[in-house]
Amino acid sequence: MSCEPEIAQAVRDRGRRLTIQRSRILSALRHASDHQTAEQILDRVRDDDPHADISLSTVYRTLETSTDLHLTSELRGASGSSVFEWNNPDTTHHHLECRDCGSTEEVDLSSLQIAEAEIRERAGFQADIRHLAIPGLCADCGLDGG
Amino acid sequence: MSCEPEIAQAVRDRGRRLTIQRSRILSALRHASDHQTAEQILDRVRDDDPHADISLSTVYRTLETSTDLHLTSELRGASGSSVFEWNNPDTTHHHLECRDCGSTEEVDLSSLQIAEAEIRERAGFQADIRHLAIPGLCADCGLDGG
DNA sequence: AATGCTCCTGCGAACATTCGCAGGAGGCGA
DNA sequence: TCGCCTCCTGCGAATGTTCGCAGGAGCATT
Repeated sequence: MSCEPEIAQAVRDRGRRLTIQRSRILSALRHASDHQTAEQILDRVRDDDPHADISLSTVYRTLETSTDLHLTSELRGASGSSVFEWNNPDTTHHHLECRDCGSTEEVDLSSLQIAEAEIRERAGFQADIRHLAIPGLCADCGLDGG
Repeated sequence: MSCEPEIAQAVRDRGRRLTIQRSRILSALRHASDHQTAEQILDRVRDDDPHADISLSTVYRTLETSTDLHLTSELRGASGSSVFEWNNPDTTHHHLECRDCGSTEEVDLSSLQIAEAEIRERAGFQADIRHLAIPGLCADCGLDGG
């Protein structure tokens, strides 16, 4: 895939080794249209190249590493398994997760940047509020008096 | 314990049945000074009454139910297991979780209420931002250039 | 107090994720 | 290009959490 050199660069720039597994895993997530579970990512890797046999542990470890490096984000929602997504540096967004119907929608919230500033000022803590899973009730479920 | 009638009332008011298990589990959490894992809560229940044998599944289910009823909160931090705490209606607070050293501290953030309003306005979503686990770097780890 | 409709519990299995270990491969320096 | 140090991977087991089922108990009604 055409963006593999870019991924390779990003991994090496951050002082990590580029392995074929990392390249495939990150490439698969990068080309996914939305967030994916670890299992889904592994399926995509296998679709891309049926010979590639990568273990699920490696998928998890790669995603942990790349989340530390800010290449990807992990969202541990209320709904069972974690999902991962590629970080597009230009667009930060937050995930609204309906506790009734389980649907999620995305919003870009400027007020959370105020919160980041407030946190830094009050606690000296560098908050990383780029992707946050926010629980609540979506418009539909809120009407039903959930 | 003296607050058991209050817990009983709270559970029944919300249309749920009061069982001895729920009473003990919620009472144990209520009297804990800070947040507890499911296992810790079970230990407390057993300390209170060695005859009480409650299964861990029931602890999880009770906490899920009581979180739905807003009696308790669940925090799924980055660090392995979930922790639970009793909701004191007067004090909302948020948890800052250091991704380096794993420490957590609590802050009360007024700016998150602005975020709640922004979310309702923009997406019609009733966000429930009373207890949020916010990742980042604490003051100590931030200095080290983490 | 007895009845019955549900919801709730305990058990064990299933699931998602992390960990420990031994072997393999990336990439720096020569 | 070769060697070496270290990091990374695969495997399987351990951990934390949820699920399905069959039996038990709360509580509304009589």
